[in-house]
Amino acid sequence: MPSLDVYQAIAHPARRELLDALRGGEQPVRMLADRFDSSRPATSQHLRLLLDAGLVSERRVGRENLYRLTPAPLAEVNTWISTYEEFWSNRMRSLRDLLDGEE
Amino acid sequence: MPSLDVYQAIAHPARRELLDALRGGEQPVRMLADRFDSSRPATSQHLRLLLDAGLVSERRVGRENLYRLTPAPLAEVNTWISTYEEFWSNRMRSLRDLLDGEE
DNA sequence: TTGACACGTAAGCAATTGCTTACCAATATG
DNA sequence: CATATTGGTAAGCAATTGCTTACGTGTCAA
Repeated sequence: MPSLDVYQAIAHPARRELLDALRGGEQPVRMLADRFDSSRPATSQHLRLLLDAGLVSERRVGRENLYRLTPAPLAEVNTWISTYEEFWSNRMRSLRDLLDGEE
Repeated sequence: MPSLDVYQAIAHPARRELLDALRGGEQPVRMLADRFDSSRPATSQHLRLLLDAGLVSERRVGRENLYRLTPAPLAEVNTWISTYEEFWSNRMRSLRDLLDGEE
């Protein structure tokens, strides 16, 4: 459903920080921009990308636009990464190296 | 230690596919390029990025350059994503919505 | 030694990214 | 009402990305 790739969305550090900030609850653009002393348009554009990726939702309240975390799409990344879990376990890596016959 | 951001490295679908392919064991560039019918230089450049991110290692054998999966840096992504796990659980999301007072 | 193969990498180039400045609409405040 | 606040978004522009073509190096095979 999201029109933008999740991997692309979380590739930029600023967008990961935005997601982290939204864990404290929904916040207006102004507050987010001030927190990272980033400009408002830049913040707004990052939020637009996150919206396209389905990672946040927006809710208009008066003249403020409140953004809220909707991290469900992160599950896809989690699923993909999980398939590598066996690889970064030390015991599995040692075994694998042994089977591959590398010193 | 890696000179390139892991999030950046996995942002491109071709690079994720390369990692997936390397789960079957180390492989030379040619074989990887043929599998995705991508050009050899393009593949080589993607592998270079993965190398910079510490996600693969290379080993010269004769005239072939064998690339091997070293997915340890993925653990960083996994750690970050894990902190959102509570959010995409249905029960947690329902509770959170209730506490936030949304419909 | 000669030719083919495997690979890295530079150069060139179109497309994308990410910022800024500037402008507009909508809402709150006096 | 007039003015300030909040925010989206277009336009412009430098930097980056991702491909291709072209070239050089090292290795195997005849």
